[in-house]
Amino acid sequence: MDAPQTVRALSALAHEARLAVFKLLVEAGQNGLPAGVIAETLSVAPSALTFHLKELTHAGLLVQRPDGRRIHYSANFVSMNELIAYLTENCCSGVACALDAASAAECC
Amino acid sequence: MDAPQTVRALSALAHEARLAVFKLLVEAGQNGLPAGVIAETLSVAPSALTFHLKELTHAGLLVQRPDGRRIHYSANFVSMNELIAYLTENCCSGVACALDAASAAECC
DNA sequence: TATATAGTTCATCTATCCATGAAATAATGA
DNA sequence: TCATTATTTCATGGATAGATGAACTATATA
Repeated sequence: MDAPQTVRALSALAHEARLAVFKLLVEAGQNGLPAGVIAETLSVAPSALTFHLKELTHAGLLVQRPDGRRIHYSANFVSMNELIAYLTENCCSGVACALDAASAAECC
Repeated sequence: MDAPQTVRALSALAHEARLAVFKLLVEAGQNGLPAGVIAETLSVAPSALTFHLKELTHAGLLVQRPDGRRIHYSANFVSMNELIAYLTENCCSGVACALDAASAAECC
């Protein structure tokens, strides 16, 4: 992942509602959730949600899949990992690699 | 790190110039660099750089240290690791844990 | 003290973000 | 076909981001 793409992904996540959307969809797993469920769960107006979903999708962090008259959104784990990898590389030149490795190991 | 603080950090990094500043300061290590060197290296106007440095500092990603009439800025590795940890936790509920662990291990 | 240097602050202006609500589109079910 | 549901699109307006250049503060040096 290059710097401009990283900035796009960071910008997409740099909003309370969008970060919550992404987190929810990560928890939801590969199947994702229809827009309506996301809107209701997070108490976001449908129109506003569409705006935020588009931001995340354009940044490559979400993928959408039509299902009848619903649209399922799900997290793109590959993109998220590329983002984390970019940040990790930019961070590990310094002193705190041990911390980072520990948190990653604990998590997985 | 909680969600609002994560959003602050993401917002601070979600700008081409600021991401470049942070990357440069990570490479510079604990000592950091004076503002003037950062401005010259990245070709950013002094006034604009002050604006961006303030954004990063307020988000807790940089610390400043006066040195004569210069001000040294350096990366706050702890904050960056907390950010990465938050994203990693939000990402590892899914499928891609192996990838992430691998990149962290390779990096450190 | 006078001057140069390093950074910051301030005012201004433009562009973009984001929320809101009404209208449009598309798919389902009676 | 008609009505309902799910989602998007569009127009509007307020708030904020960010670039720019001039002025200011503080430190170092002649």
